[in-house]
Amino acid sequence: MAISSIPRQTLLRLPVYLSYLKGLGENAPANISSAAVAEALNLGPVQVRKDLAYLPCTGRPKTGYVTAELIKALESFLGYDDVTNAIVVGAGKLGQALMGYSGFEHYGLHILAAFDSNPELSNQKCAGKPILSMDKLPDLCARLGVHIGILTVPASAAQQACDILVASGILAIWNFAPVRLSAPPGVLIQNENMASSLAVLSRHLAERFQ
Amino acid sequence: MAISSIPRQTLLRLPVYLSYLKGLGENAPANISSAAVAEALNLGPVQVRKDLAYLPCTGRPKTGYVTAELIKALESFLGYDDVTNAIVVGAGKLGQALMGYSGFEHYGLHILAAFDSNPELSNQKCAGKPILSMDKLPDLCARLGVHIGILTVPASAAQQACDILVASGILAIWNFAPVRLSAPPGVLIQNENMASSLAVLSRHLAERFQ
DNA sequence: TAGATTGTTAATCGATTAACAATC
DNA sequence: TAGATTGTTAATCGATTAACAATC
Repeated sequence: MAISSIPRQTLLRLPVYLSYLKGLGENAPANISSAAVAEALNLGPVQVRKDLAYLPCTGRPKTGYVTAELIKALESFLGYDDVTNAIVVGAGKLGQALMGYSGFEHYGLHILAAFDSNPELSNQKCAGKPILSMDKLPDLCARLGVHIGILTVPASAAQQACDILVASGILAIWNFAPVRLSAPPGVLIQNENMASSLAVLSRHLAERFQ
Repeated sequence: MAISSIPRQTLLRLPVYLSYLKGLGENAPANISSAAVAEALNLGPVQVRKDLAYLPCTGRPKTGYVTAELIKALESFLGYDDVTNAIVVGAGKLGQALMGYSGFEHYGLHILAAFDSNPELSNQKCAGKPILSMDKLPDLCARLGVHIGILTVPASAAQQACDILVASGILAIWNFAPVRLSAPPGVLIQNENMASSLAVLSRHLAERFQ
């Protein structure tokens, strides 16, 4: 398969560019240079240009990029245009927080429902979305063609939940549980590793105080 | 300043090793080889050895590392031993989810309180911890020597909140708001960029379906 | 035209991996 | 001893940065 491969680091930065540009709001200039974006985000201008070169949106010498075009191109590339359905597995505090986070809608991610093995939670609602029992998961995913699963169960339940997701046709799992999951090759596991972030913070303090 | 510098990538992996080793629980063998750890975490054995070489804990040919020693060394290096106080700024859903997440205590992070500018929230409690009004922030941080701030306010309020944190002596900010913050050199900003993670997921699906 | 800014090629840097001697 | 596994040096890989020609 000859897939247009974009470097991982670039992919991680594209949403940052988009968020910055959108954040300019009313004050946004019609044109913006790589230097201006770089300055604001504390990056190198060449890096910005190289990243943006992956988009079907080219800058012009002397004027830079057309801001509106750039935003469109980023949104389209990142798939914010068309809505992707997702489900949450584990309706604890974190799961509920993510369900209630309206920001995802701007990213084209629509959370349909949550699933939880705790019978006290199921058939309740959260942020206007149903919390269902786990045995309803496979059918719902199949019927609605859901391919993204957000995993917010405790570490001990994560692998089992992952297996259920995979068996239900999920192709990408956003894993908030602090465990390494194993899944077949075609399934992407994106770990949101809070402990790793925390390590960076903690180390910084340790170094400050020797 | 001649600070023992550990590569960022290594630092990010150390908590992953720790979490894996602790996850072995009862079944943990007395000794464990870099190859075994690598296999489980889908890494290279040399990478594991190089990472572990930053710890004051050396392996032995033929037997590997003493599991218990390794866990101790990781915990100590990552500062899980001694408790660090932190505060949450922004007591919305995400802020409350983080306050209620008991996992942080295992990482040596103790959340003392949250602060919110919404008067309806302040003087309430969440997860047994007080939610206070923003004007109480500087004093509390100074009195209790708090150096870590967890920022979970909306994007539009983030820079202002960041400024208050910096002025109150905070040295490391864990930023969940989707904005690039500016802070003086000595202050570390660790961005938890959900949009970037989402981009990876979304791209994976886009490639699967052409 | 002169100057600013792009896009690209080459050089540098940092991190990963391969090779291998040391050693238990 | 022979074999497994470490720790380290050298080679490779990928990403960032520097240099610069193209161009509006």
